[in-house]
Amino acid sequence: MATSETTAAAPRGGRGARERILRAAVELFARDGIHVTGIAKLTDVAHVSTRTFYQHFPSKEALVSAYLQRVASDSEGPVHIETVLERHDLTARERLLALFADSPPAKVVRGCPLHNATVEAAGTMPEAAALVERHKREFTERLIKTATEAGAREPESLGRQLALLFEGARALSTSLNDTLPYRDARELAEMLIDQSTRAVSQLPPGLSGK
Amino acid sequence: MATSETTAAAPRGGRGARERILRAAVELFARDGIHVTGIAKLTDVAHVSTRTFYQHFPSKEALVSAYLQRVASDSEGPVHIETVLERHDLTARERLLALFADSPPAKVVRGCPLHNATVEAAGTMPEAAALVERHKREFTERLIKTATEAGAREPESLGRQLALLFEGARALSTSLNDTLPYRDARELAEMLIDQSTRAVSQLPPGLSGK
DNA sequence: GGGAAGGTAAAGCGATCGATATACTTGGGG
DNA sequence: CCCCAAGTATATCGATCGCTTTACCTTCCC
Repeated sequence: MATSETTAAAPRGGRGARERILRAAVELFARDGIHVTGIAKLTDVAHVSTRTFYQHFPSKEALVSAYLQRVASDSEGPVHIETVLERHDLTARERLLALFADSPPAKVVRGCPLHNATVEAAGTMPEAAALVERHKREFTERLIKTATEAGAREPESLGRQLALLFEGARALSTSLNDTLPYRDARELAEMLIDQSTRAVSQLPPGLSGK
Repeated sequence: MATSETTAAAPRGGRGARERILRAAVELFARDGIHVTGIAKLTDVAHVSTRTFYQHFPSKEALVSAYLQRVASDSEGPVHIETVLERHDLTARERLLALFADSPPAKVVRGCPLHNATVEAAGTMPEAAALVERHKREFTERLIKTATEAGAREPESLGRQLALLFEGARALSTSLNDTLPYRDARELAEMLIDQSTRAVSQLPPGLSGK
């Protein structure tokens, strides 16, 4: 669902300037940040004139919103790793673990673009913050659903815990400039999933989801 | 020059303009972000003229560095919660759990200012990124040390896991605009600490620190 | 083959950025 | 008392910001 028209090509015959702009936004916003990326650099990378840019997006903030929507639902984008939750050739447990499988090249991805956008937005750009908030909630919901499929005893609790680990790995690896947190997160995730799906008799106390 | 007593008061008789500038930086940078906070707003809040500002800091970037150093070592600042690791009236276990104790007002703190600075710095401001990286490593080291005091079986592993949870709680609560991740992190931290300090016979497999 | 949609190139808008310069005011110590 | 460092106020610098505008091409479709 939500295969929104934002990912569609230019509606009419044109040579797809909008698509090039969005691709440039994904590349530059995610790598360099939103504030530091000006319209000039954007149009330069997209090979698009300023005029054309503003014929497709009424403002930079509108492009930011479009960028966030694409990043949130792009199977090719920098957060494509989240889409492993949809790979039904894997078991639910494998899907959950695949989230933490291979650490993306830290220099390229630089944490979660959505979270970064919220940080950069601070007070301004409330629409962007709302988009990110919604995506994070949906992602947590998908985790919970997958945890349910995996047979977790407390899927709500496990899903939220995995979301916490995923976000922590992305944030801490950015600050540390190191992929070690991904390995720690994977190890911990594996343990949590196993504990939540193991026979009750061996379960230690204190796991109840609130 | 090397007048690097960043935390010291104004060295000469003046009415402490430098201190007011730093305080304004802590308030504005942490709340609104670095890019969005201009020199004008800074000097306005600090009740300082532009000239005075540049007599104390050669550039905005220098102020950013001073701001990060203060935030990283300020017992009153927005990250003061980390200082509970130094409260020796508590047991090591209590200190570790206190990290996740009460969620700070999300509207005020807005995640970890140091991590946020790294996100905003992106490519620019390498000094700031290095400062943050160093602080995060030191913080992890303190966690490991405290985990050792708490009698953890794998203090290295536990310390890094707790750092992961702490970072995840701060980041995810920012994106979600909700303090729920802090509660999840606390719950999970408590379980991890207990598991790591419990009798070996009851320990489930898969905990070995790599 | 002609018109319109879609595109390019470039000048320039006001605003604001970080940073600098000029000129004046204050206040405590020798 | 007067000096001088510290601070104030304000004007301004060049650069860049997001954005607008004018004028002119190119390509697709009927």
